[in-house]
Amino acid sequence: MIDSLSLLEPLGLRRSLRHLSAGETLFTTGARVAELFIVEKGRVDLIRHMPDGNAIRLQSAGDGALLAEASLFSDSYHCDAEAAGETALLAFPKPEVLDALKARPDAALALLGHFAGRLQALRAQAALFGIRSAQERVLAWLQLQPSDAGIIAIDRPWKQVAGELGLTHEAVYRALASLVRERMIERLDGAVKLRV
Amino acid sequence: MIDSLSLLEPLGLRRSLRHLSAGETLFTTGARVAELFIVEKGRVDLIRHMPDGNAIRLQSAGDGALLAEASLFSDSYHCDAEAAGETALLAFPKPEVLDALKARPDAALALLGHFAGRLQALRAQAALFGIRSAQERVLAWLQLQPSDAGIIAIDRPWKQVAGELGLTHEAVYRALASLVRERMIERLDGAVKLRV
DNA sequence: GCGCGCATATGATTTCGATCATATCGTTGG
DNA sequence: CCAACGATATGATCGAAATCATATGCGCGC
Repeated sequence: MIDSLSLLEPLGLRRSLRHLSAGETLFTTGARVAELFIVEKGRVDLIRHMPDGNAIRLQSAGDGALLAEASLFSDSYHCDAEAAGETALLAFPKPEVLDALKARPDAALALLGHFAGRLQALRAQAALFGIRSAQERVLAWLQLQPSDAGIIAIDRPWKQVAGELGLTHEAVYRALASLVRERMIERLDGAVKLRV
Repeated sequence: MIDSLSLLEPLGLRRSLRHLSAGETLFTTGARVAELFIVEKGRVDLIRHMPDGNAIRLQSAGDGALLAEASLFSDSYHCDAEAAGETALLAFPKPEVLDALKARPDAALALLGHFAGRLQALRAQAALFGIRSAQERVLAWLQLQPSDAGIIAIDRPWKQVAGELGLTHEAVYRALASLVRERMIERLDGAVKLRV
């Protein structure tokens, strides 16, 4: 869990609770940014609607995630936010957050570190998506996962992993099967062992 | 140009110059992080070498870009940095940067804003990569570009754009041709006009 | 001027992942 | 217990992008 809350909590700011049901909108493009949101429980999707009618999902913010970090430095939103299900949010008044960060350099540094980590993770993900072959993509992903002596625990269904990888679940199963055939990996119960 | 320099300059830090030729290495995985680098002129690629011998490019830092932001908060590097050509770098001592940011909350905030912008851009790029169809991907990319009354100036070869889009240049040319056929765009000299 | 490299552009063929279909297994709930 | 559902798994087919091939135009150096 990405615990952004621990970064803002020490600031001792006023906070309000917000609750959204599936499909409800938190803000829309162009709206003034008055608050900074953290997803406490649930999921909020950030959607950008393109002029041609299509839409792309910029961020899918789950438990503990900071919503639209860039909004802290922008007057208005550049995308829409929509709850993907029952969602509880924490809202902090933006001006107070900025003032507090100015007054507390340690907190600003901590947040900076958090942003840096997110950047690193996103860069890794982008690099992964640049790999064309399903097999190599899955292998690269496995190699990036935290491993214990070559053993990588897989705690969620492959179907979900497939989504993160930008592949269909069929493609992932096939890639795994090929990797086993080629002796690149071994499959254990709820885990994968790398042989590279 | 991503001018990260203007964020560190006001701190009045000691700086040193570094020069690399094509293929030269700035740092390698595991090395201690002693300095923070900004690319003054040229390009540095951040490469992560996978255990199986493959390599993925995490970041391609061009003029004015901050190199491996996350290194500011890490003791050692998690990737290799290699110059893609003749490259001039500015190096700032990491501890001094951190101290200065602690002492100057405005500078920390400014850097935070920069990181937030980078996050936003990366999110947009990642979302783009999620679009399968070459045609829609190119269209979405065009719609994200800064435009002046629907006119988008293209200042670099399509070949390079293709790389950013994760497509081959042939696919991009074909997508552009289709979009013109379907009257979604018009092609001007060194520019594209959106008709959506 | 001429040759060379590069961007642009498009045709032909191949490859590989998406899609559709199907089957098994394990869990969960009535 | 058994029906229902979801995860796992694999086969068949299709389509779209990669790859390979080729051609033109443009700028640049000799």
